[in-house]
Amino acid sequence: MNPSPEIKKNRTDDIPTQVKNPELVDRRRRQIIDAAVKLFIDKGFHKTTTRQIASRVGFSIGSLYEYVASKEDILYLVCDSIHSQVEHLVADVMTRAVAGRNVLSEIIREYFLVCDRMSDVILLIYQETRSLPPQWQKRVLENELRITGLFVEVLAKLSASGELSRLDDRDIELAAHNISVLGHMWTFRRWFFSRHYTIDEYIERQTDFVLKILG
Amino acid sequence: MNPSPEIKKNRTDDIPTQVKNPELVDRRRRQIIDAAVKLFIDKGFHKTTTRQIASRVGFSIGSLYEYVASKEDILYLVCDSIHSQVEHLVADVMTRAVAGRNVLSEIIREYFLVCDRMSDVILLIYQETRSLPPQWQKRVLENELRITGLFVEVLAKLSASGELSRLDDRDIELAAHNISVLGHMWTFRRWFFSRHYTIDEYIERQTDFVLKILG
DNA sequence: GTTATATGAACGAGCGCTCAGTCAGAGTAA
DNA sequence: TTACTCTGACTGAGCGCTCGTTCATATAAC
Repeated sequence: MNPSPEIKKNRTDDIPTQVKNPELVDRRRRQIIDAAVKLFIDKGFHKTTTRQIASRVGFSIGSLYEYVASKEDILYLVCDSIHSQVEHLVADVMTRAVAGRNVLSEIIREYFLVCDRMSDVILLIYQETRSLPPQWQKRVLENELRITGLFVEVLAKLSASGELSRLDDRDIELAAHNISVLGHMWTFRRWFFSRHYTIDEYIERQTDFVLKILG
Repeated sequence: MNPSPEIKKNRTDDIPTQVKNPELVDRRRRQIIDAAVKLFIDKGFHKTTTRQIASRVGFSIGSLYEYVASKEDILYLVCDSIHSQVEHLVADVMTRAVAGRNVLSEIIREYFLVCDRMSDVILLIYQETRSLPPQWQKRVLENELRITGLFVEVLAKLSASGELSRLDDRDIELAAHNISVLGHMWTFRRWFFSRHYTIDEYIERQTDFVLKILG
């Protein structure tokens, strides 16, 4: 009868709106995401107001709500956008690296550099994912998992072809998670690391560690 | 002349209060911390209200503010309390372990078990530290660093005594951070790991990895 | 009576979100 | 070209409400 006790909010996908031009909608949403990312990094999700987002984009709150269903929805769009950026960058790294020799250390290096460039937004995801409603939270976590999956694939391939020592699937999976997270570690301990290590030294030493395990 | 442009809030240490009995104050603060931890884990800092904290403790908001200067202050007390718990547990682990053989894997095992037991609050720190005013934020991060420092000490000792391969200081420091964070990784990817690994399998495989690096 | 502790109504700033209204410009007909 | 209509993107005052914080008052202890 009553389908669920907790249907409350729409996602952006089905906002009831008067706006008709779909290209405009896309452009506006990108603007909103870009503005929101900056503000969320600066002040956090909860201390950022919808009015601030709107005024940073350059229009009114009324208009903001033509393109977006709720404040939480903006956070979801932001997280999603970040993950798809990271995923593309990582996928890029990998297609470029399989050509070269010393594939693994090349991938690690490039991935850590991505983490370095994206450290603000990676931090954002760690800190604000929990502010999402549970269903969307899950989607965000799955995105994270998909990125780790890219590492799993590469490691499996290298291990199968003998370029790495043979490892069982579970060790490969775990190693993939470790690489992912050691990249993140640079971002959330940046306040410490960046005062004691250059990113290059960090990469070099961590790569040596990983190669001792997998090489 | 004016000491700082940004003095805004008192810390609990100097709350202007009529309360005189210091033991009562301590007891009440512990109650507040305990109640707050549970609520923050459940709903997050921002969605928890001061009234909820007070009523969970079992007294009124008015009383809450007799023992605590602000809501942010409660968060600081919570973070501090968590870190000192973890630090004590880790220090314990270490004094117990130096007796046994295979010291390092023993320490890792016990530390990871601590992370497993404390995963809720470890997560809390990752997510809510940024909600603190910058000065207190810094203190919390330093606490984190102190715990990592415990690992540095142990590794340095083992390396010097030849029980581990010789490593330079910076490799030791980095390895200490890695161990810390791989413990945390279990907590913030728990939603995934706990469905695919038991904590024991996780410990075993990660320990093997670490020993390949340091053994 | 005096001092220590507890109460909770009241305050008011600030928030997410709505909706009646505005207006530039595209469309249309003469 | 002119006059009129219609559309849809945009506006922002304001609603309803929540929440952190305060303080006049009540109660308890001695």
